Amino acid sequence: MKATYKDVKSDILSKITRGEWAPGSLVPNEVDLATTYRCARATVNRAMRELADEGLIERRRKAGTRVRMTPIRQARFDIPVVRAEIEEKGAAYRYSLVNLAVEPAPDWLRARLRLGEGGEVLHLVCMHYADGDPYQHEDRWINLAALPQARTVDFAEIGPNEWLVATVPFSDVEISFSAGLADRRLAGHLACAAGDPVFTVERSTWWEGQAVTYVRLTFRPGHRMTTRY
Amino acid sequence: MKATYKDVKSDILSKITRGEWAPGSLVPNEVDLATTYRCARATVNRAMRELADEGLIERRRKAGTRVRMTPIRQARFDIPVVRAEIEEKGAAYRYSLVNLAVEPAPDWLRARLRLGEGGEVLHLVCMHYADGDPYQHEDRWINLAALPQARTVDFAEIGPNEWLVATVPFSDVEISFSAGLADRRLAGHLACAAGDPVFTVERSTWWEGQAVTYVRLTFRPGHRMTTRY
DNA sequence: GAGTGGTCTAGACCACGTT
DNA sequence: ACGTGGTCTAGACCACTCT
Repeated sequence: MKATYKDVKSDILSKITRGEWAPGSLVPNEVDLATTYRCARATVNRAMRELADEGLIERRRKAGTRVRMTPIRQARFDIPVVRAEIEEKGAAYRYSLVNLAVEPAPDWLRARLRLGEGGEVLHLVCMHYADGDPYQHEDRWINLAALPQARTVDFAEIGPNEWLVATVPFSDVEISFSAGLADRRLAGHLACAAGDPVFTVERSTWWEGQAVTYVRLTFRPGHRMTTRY
Repeated sequence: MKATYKDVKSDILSKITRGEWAPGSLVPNEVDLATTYRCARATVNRAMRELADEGLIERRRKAGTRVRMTPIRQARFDIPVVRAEIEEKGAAYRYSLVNLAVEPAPDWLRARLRLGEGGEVLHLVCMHYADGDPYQHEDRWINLAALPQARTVDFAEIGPNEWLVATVPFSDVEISFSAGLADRRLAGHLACAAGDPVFTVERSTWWEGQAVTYVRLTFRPGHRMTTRY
């Protein structure tokens, strides 16, 4: 019988995980594998390409395909819009604008976003609640040079996140996770104690080389970001 | 001139990010797109399949392809072996075993790994250094019912992580990130102050339904996990 | 029932990198 | 120079699911 690309992929995967094909060893070429599995080369190609995408094998023209020495395992996290994240848990979402100001871009932000001198930014502070409990604190800066229309939006009504995803395209994103401490102000918003450890996500966004926005999201203490693979 | 799948993909991507194809709207079917781009349907298919994998569009047979309402943006993190992570930064890697013990599996671990009653586990505490500075603290439990041979390994010589990736296959992994506080013991290992916020990664691993290992990795304060897309 | 995506095929040409 | 993977083609059949 003929093999599908999934057959081929899972067979090769098992050869690797069972150790039949050791780390660093050379895998037969596509033509040979196609003969072995009695399928077209394109079928083998797809299986191998996916395994390469997943970091299990390494492919180079002419040199052939090898099992990776240390398989690079990758975790994929969905980065949802807060509202969707909360509603998916079956909780009621509430948004509140805490503060809004137009300011000159501070130095650290200019460095983060690779901005030039002297632009203005819109600085927003918001809170997101799940069933009335503080869920996430949002500290956001929007580059007004790139998005002048942000001046006229009523951010008491719509969250900056939702406004941005609906109106602004983006091409480059840098995201990073870290651990921080809740200071007194943050503790007040998140209904926790000052000095509590908080999970922080920072995201910078560009569109065609121009900085769009930087946001720091802080979750209530105890938050976990989980995924499976 | 004929379009490659990359041409098609980036053209469609730009139609979406520029808003020409609005969220929720129906995308032309593959046959039509193939005509438009003067290429084979398989070429369009590959472009669309990758966009679907990346969470920008949603495809269903008969119903067609739609632009996702809220594009699910995904961040992919490489989960490297510590040694590789450190050496890639150009730093010298050093490993040290702090403690090793065979214990009955505590309740919280049995819950985590969905283990039955009364098994024994190997509990290891290790440190990983970069250029002599504390980099990561590793608290690991290995299920001896699944891996009896772990009793005989000399973990003073080889880190449990490296031993495991070299000898044990795994099929299911659950990984989660969170923020925690350094207690006094951890602070001693990481050369930081007790009460410092620390970034924590937890990973549970199974192979064919059987629990293999659970590990809690704690990084020195200030650690960031970053990615781009 | 019919329209859409999912996959496979056999062949072809090309791009790249090792030798 | 040549062997490998990367991609494209034109056609085919199948699987799903909406109406």
